[in-house]
Amino acid sequence: MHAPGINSKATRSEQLLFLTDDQLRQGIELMFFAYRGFTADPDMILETMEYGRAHHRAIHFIGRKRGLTVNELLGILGVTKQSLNRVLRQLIDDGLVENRVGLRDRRQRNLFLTEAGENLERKLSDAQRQRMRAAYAKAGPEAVAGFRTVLEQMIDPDIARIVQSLLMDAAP
Amino acid sequence: MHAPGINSKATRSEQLLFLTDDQLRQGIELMFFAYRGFTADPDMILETMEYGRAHHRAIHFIGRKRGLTVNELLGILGVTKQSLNRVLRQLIDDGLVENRVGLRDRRQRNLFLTEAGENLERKLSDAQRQRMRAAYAKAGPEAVAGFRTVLEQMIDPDIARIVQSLLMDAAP
DNA sequence: CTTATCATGTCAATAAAACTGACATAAACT
DNA sequence: AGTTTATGTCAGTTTTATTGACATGATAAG
Repeated sequence: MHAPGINSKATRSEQLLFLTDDQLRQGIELMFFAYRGFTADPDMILETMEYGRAHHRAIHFIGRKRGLTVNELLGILGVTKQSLNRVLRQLIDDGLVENRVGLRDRRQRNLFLTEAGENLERKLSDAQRQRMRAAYAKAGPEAVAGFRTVLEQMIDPDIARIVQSLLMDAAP
Repeated sequence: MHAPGINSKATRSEQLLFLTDDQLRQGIELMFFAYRGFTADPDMILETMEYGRAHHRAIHFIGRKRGLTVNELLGILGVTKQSLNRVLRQLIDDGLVENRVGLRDRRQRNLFLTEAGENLERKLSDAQRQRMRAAYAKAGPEAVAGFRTVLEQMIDPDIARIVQSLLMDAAP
């Protein structure tokens, strides 16, 4: 048993920074339950179709950067190409995603959302945005800034580099 | 409250609160990638065993509240009892979790971590805590407070009630 | 006391989603 | 010409979760 505060050995700076094990555990549980809430609304929409979370993610990032190549999407999603291919095949066959031969490099396939694809993307992200919007509004701007700062620190550096290089140009 | 003050058309409350669609999208992607980082370390440990994320979650919450009943754990994890049962059976057979007949109600089974279970719990949560600790330390206390505020708002209210009623006894 | 309900556990069949490994094609690079 | 790259696909398997049915023991309600 370890009551916080009694054992004052190495905890002073930790306590100042909210780094006690108990605070960290709370953060871990918050991440777990918040992520559940975060995905709940799109999941419900997807359930009514024959799609899953993988479809949502593919649609999201194709919509995020039009003309994304398959390899780039693989890097972002961190799945095998066989898994992604099954998802992409469905989306293409269902007319939500278009697959154009690359211009510079004709081995590559550039992925685009069709109009139907954009509609589904909007439907899914609207649900997610609404929850995010409500959370942001209730928490306030300063909390939002802190939220973002902490999440940025939690991202794996390798992934962060990939994402930055791929998604950091979309400023219309 | 602040004075209404400057009358500019673009300075909506949404922008002040970081509620533009673009800001929200950034928040959504941050959640996605941060959650990946958040689970990466325990996932790697679990991979070496024959366990998955479900085992981690069960171990975590059994360690979180000793004597948790199966039904309570089902409510927290949001899975079917058959799924949980397979996980629990493994953990019990492997000597990580103990299953005691309830005292007040002998239909219930109260779940406890054995010493081996506590060791694995510590190993897994240490990995997760280290990443959380590093993120907290780099972000600073104010950011951490904001992080928590936003996440709390993102949790489904139904889940929040369940969790509060079950887990709100171990906090100072 | 008898019946209904509850908490748990299990069996069977199935489905979803991922994986590995192998192989093919076309294009680009050297 | 030979090699590597980007993509796609086939086959087989594993993991994980699902539904449905059913059993046991315990509590609650009549």
